[in-house]
Amino acid sequence: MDIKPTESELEILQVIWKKGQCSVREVHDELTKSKDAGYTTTLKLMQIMFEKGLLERDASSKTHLYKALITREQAQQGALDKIINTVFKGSTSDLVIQALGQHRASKDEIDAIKSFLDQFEGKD
Amino acid sequence: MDIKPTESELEILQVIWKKGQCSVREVHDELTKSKDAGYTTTLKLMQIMFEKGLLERDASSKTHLYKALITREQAQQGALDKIINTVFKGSTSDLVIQALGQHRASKDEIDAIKSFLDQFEGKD
DNA sequence: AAATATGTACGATATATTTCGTAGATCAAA
DNA sequence: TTTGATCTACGAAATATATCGTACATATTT
Repeated sequence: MDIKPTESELEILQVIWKKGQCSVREVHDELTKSKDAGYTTTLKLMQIMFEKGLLERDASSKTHLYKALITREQAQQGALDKIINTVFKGSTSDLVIQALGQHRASKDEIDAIKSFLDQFEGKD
Repeated sequence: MDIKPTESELEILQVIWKKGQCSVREVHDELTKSKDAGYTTTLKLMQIMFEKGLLERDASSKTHLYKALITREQAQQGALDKIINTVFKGSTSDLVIQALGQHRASKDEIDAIKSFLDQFEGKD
């Protein structure tokens, strides 16, 4: 199963992940805060996502309600796998270091990552 | 300047980053180890990349030689920025943790990341 | 009930990306 | 110098993705 949402599909998924369950109108209103697009464009995209199995929908009332069938974690992993292979020569630690290098992490973030790493250390 | 190589363009860039300077033939031979495509497809893509300013070329001899005008680090940062915003809610540490969680890192990798983190620790 | 607002369905078009065929130039070998 | 290999240029088609208009159904308001 190789799911790879497109750019627009990810924008829509973001809204649905945040809100849980959405009508097209809700998603569209959210999207148009930052972008602009016609209502039927959003509708059509969501219909296609439904056909692809990226979304499920409850069509029992006039206004259909959509839920995500892919979790944010799955999408995250897919996105990571892709860029690790295309730009990071397959090296996860290169990715981690590049990510941390750019971003000025707070002490809390650093500590979170360190203690996360400690879990592994014991495994050897 | 917002450079965003496409999927195919990244495959080509990978080869050029590795080899430094390449003819179309070299890139194509490398690509067809894993993929299959016609020679003119690779040629056309590289011509387009040249027009876009992703590659430069030396056309002084019959066989043109191409170099990358975007570094691997720039592409890495672009790819990271994109997925951090589209799937990681803007959180770099979420990305790092997800990346490390999936990938069974070696002790060396873990140590490399830890000492990298130590650099920051002193900054507070 | 008529008018208005809001919704879905869906074909058509627009745009971006990828793939390929053909033509013609240049070079090397027979 | 003819043949064959290798190259670039470039238009055209195939695919993938995104956008929109129109038709029609269903609510809601007047």
